[in-house]
Amino acid sequence: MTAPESAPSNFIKDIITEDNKTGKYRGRVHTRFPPEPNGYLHIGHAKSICLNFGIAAEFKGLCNLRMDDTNPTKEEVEYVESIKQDVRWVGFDWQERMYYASNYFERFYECAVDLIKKGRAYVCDLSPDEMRQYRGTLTEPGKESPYRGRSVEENLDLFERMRKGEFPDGSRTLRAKIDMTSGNINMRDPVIYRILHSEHHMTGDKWCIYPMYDYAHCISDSIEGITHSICTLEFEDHRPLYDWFLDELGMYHPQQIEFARLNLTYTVMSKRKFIQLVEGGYVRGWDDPRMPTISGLRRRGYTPESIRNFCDRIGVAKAASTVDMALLEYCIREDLNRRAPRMMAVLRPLKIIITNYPEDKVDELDAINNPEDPSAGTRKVPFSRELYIEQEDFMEDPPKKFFRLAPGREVRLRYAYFIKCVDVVKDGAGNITELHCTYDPATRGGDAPDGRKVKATLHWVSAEHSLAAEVRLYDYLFAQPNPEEGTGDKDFISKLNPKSLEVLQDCRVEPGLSGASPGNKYQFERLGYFCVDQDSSPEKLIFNRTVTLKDTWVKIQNANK
RNA sequence: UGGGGCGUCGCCAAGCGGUAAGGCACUGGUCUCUGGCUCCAGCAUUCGGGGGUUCAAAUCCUCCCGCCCCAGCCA
Repeated sequence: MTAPESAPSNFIKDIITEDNKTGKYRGRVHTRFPPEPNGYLHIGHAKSICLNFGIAAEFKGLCNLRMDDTNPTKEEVEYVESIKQDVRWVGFDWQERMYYASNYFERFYECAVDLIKKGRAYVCDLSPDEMRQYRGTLTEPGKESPYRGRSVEENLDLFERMRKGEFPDGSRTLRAKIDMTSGNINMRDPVIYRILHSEHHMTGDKWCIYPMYDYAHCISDSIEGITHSICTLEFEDHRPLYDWFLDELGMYHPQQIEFARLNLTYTVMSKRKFIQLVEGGYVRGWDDPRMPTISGLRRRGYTPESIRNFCDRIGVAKAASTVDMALLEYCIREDLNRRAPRMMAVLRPLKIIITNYPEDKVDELDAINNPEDPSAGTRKVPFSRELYIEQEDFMEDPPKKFFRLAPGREVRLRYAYFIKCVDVVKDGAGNITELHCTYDPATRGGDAPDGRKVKATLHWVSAEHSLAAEVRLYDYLFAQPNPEEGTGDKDFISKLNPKSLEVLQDCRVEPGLSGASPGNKYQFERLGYFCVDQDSSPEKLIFNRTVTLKDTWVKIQNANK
């Protein structure tokens, strides 16, 4: 388990502290993270993972990983594996406590028989449509099913035959006998078991009846000795049912506690919407670096540390909230600033000829790998007569606050020399094709002996020595802060950011990046944090931009618009 | 119109009757061989609104307003 870098307190921890004080669970703290293996985990799950595993660690308790696999029609082994990988990657260890709700199927069945014997459950023959009608509405009470009065013997017989596969899908259900007039619709004789002749990823064709979430979840928690069953707000209405089952069954009773799920600006956070994005071809897959999935964030260059830190910072409460994406970005910048080695890369190259520099001379200059970390050391960077700088670092007719290169102006090339632009070369169409500059040999290393100052330092690469690379620039997936607001089912698609991905093919990076392998993270000086994509190869380097550096210059430009 | 929740700074979020923490964002400034980082300063006389209780209320009572969730044999 990762060292519990103690997160701030919250109402859930307060409850646990209080329970420990009163001895409610004899000081025991046991949580669980219970995903349904029907999709990939996202940053919202990370919040839950950090909460559950974090609490267990902090209170010296345990946290189980449990697959909530009670619906064979939606769940697949592929997801089980990705979930395990993601939880591990985020930084937590369930040790030997990997569980499956499907492991408890026999136990669930026995409990159901018990409920029937206690007159608390019955087999109902209502069709799905009829059941909906009998259920009533939010404002009108429901009506009791005509099958509600069946004898215990008949229910026992019918339920056993349901298990044996004597009835077709949807023909019958096992229901809890509670209260059809309850204001809480979950209490209006909820279905406990449904018939599903479907192959289960764990139990194969052993079963053709499967338990419902409300029924299976509380019993699973009880079996595992969970003390605090933490879930999201929408299950608040289900808590009475959770309690009802356990009380009727006379089983050990964990406490369900609900908290608000995470929402983030400029993205969506539901499995259903992810599927639409993937299947609609709007993103390249579940692990597209623009996706808020754990796998997407990982590929984007986010670190587990940054995500855990983010989860600690957002807090845990009951108010529906949408966290500013800027906070997530802050967390990854903070982490990478500390750890990422610096490199120079030119995304949109503009050629520069140093006219007073010898044609075949190559100089090796010392560059600092990470100013935040002296132990990262230094490296050599080749300098020659022909270089590339960033197109946006030169302006022929610079506005007031533009400090970078311009005709006649002197700037510093990082770790190299002061250069002065003496000529602008253009093609027939008037496009700038290259710049002629002169350098001052006395400024080698980047400082002028005469104390002369420049207002800007530019990053650069040697034309001859630099490596070609593809760089993928990512921006927010959506153009609006809240793409989920509004009604229409497909509305959010229209809010996609057309500029969420820009692929640059002709980038040049310094030679030190030749051995970079997938997952490696760097700061490209003055540009942002980048990581090597899994598609990258020694022949073709591919980088993903994780996040830009904060940029005061773009702010100034935007302010002047 | 039923049931369950929630409303404290642009976004999160502490606070639990004693006179509004913190973070992000933002704005200035400092520093700087990254217009990055660091550092400093500013940023709610006010807690959805109205009444009430109290020497004292974001915290207690009351009424009102607003927002979220629930009518799957999904989780």
